[in-house]
Amino acid sequence: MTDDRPERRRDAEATRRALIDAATALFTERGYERTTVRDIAARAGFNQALLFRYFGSKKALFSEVVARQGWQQVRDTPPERLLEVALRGLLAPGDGPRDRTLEVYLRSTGTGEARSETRRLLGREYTSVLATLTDADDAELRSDLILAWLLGIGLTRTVIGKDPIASADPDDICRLMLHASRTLLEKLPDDGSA
Amino acid sequence: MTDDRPERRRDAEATRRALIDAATALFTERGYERTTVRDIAARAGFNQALLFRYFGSKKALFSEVVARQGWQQVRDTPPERLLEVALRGLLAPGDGPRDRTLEVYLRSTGTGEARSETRRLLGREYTSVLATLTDADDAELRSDLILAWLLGIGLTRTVIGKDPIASADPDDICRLMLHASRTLLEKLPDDGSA
DNA sequence: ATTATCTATAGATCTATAGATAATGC
DNA sequence: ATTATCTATAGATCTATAGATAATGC
Repeated sequence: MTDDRPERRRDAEATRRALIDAATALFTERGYERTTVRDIAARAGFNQALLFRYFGSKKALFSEVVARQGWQQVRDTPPERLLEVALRGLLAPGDGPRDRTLEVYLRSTGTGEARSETRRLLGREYTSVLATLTDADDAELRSDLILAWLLGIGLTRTVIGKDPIASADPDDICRLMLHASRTLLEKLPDDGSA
Repeated sequence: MTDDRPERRRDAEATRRALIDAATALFTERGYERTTVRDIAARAGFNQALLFRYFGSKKALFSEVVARQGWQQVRDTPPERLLEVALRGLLAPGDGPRDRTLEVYLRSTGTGEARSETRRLLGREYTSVLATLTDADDAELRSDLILAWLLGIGLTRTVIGKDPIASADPDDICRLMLHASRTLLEKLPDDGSA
């Protein structure tokens, strides 16, 4: 594959898109630090100088990637199914085109971009949707704990590759995790302690 | 602080330790990629060439750091308290010297070392101790899910810094998380589905 | 003529090594 | 004499820029 580029006209808009697509794929696979601008340009089939022409810097491109994800998954999924859909998406990568938001989230951990506002915004939407599932007064915290759990499971399975989670049947993980999550979203009986 | 080094004799062993300590601190704070050998040497108060003399390479040093952690927390804590101790340690950094194993684990995500065998071993011990808390036949998977949850919470709070987890009261997080974990460790009623 | 794309390269890293210097122990 | 430590630097990156080239649209 010397040249991935199908014969095509010079088209700034298309090139921009191609760069974003390539960047999305690579940031998702390797995270921010380990992806170089040359990798991205090569994957898109263009020269790396264009990346700077269109986005200004690597960081700016990263922000575009995160922003553009669009939260399709969050918007297109009814709240009561969101948790399962997100979890299954995280467990079975490669199952067609998916919302890989959570994976970008994961892979860019521990980098300079880790604490960026963009990344915080990225989680907020999940949390607020999940929060509609409970009427506990600390609904947001409970939802955030569930999002954290999703991230932890994705981290263990996809990034670290540690068994048993790495090779477990998605059905088993779903069953256990969803059951415990339901418990969490229920209002706790005041436990008397503390 | 031009020179942190207290007046001391030339001592290969002590220098080695100083380098490991500095590396542990920096890997924990910044992760593998964003820590340079020069940072480590400077923090230890020595020249960076010594790092290669004593450890051979940056990767080898990283492995030493991870290996040396010693799993004190796992070994010194009774199984039924391990989960809470680990969680509280993760939630309140800076509370004296602690086992920062899980933080090193987190910060080095998305790096070349992320999938290393060392890191997988690092989680195994936690998992197997937690597994003694349940008699379900998929005890290991359940325990691994709990470890994943710990990681996810640490990730959200410390690395990403996303609210509400980032600024929540550790007591609240503990109460919610421990309660749901107990549910997870209980044998599930066969739920009929699947 | 305009502008999308590429060439060439600056400048700043970073890991790692070879070999010089200087503090210790016999 | 041994060896812990440092100096100096090679060699390989990586992001970013300046300016040349070549494809498009009037």
